[in-house]
Amino acid sequence: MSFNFTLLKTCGAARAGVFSTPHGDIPTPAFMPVGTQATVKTLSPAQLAGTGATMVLANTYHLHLHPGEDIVAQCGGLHQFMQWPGPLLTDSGGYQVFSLDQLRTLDDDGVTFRAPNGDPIRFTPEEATRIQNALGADVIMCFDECPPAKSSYEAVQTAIRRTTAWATRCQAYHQRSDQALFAIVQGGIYPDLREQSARELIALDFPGYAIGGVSVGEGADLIRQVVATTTPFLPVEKPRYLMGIGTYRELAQSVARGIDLFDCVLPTRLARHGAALVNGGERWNLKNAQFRRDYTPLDATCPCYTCQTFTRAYLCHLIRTQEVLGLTLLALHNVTELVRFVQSLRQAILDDRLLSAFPQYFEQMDS
RNA sequence: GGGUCGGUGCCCGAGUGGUUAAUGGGGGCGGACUGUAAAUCCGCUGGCUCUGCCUACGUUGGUUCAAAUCCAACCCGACCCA
Repeated sequence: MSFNFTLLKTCGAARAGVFSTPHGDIPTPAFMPVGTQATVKTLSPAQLAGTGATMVLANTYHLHLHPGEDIVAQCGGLHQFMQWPGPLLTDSGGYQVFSLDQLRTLDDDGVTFRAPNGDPIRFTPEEATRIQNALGADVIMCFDECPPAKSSYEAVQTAIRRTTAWATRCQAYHQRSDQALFAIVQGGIYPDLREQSARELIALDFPGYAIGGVSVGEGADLIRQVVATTTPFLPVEKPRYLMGIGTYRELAQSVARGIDLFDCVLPTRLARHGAALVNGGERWNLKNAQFRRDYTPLDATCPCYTCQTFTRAYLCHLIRTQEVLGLTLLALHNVTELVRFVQSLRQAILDDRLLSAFPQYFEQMDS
């Protein structure tokens, strides 16, 4: 078997483990940078590896549009295509059901998106699975319906009904044993629907489970609540992936609830917008005048190339003059920062001191 | 010396008699960003004793109830002719 998930240590509900894939092992909990278009924006694979990232996420919908899965397959698959030798995961396009809600129509059989050039793009569970099989990531995701945070109970009921039906179809269509197909629990902010969705998907016996439908506009309190009410239903022996989450507090609290994998665009997007993640959660806009004559490193304790080499004044200059290197250097730092943060949470679990090591993130957490 | 066009807020540049402290850009200052249609998006950007007042569209004077906008002279710039 190409996939294996081994738990090394638990600390309350939190777990430290190793998720093994055909392209390498992922010490968990782990943070996955997002490389939607088969690139973590502004970072070369070598730079990405330098951040300590093990697994990287790419997107089925975007790669289907450009360059098309056939071209990726012709290049020998996604790993070869983007020259990332480590583990890869493709998201199914389910999030685009949410993010492109003005540009798609939804029915029980699937979704029709309108591409930027106007073309209709039809995604069904079978099509999303076929594309992901062709792309060849180690972990692929079921095509799900991701409803917005403000959805009514009835709308979320429909979404979990479709998500379960679609997961069944993805599972039936999926053929490659060297790819693990994960299911995605939906249910919005309604605990009973989260439980129902989890139970239905667990009955289908997937090798891993994701919590989807968070970070869709609901706010930190509800994210915490959704994670708290969903994780107890997920199988202990399988990896759990909280999709789209990447703030320090949410990462720490979710790890404490037993989440193993995370992804988030935040570190790379903030970097491209000129902001650095520092001090365990602060966001600094490096364009601000206060950094113009700041000759200290961004974070003297950070081992990344950016912090080891350059001053804040230089980063400020690059951002102000819109030099592309500025984006790269901030992305390098931000990704390193979040990868290392989750690594430090893992180490705390191994040391059996998760809550005491990071008290600042757990003060508002109910049991 | 003659002629033509032009001089607008930090910069560029609209506006050619009346909701004009004056459209847009840029720059400046700040904010947002959570499975990426995001190197994007959103504010603010003359002064003050601030529900109002003052100062502003080269300068000065004039016409008018009302002028950045019309008239005159002057100053400055670009180009053309001598």
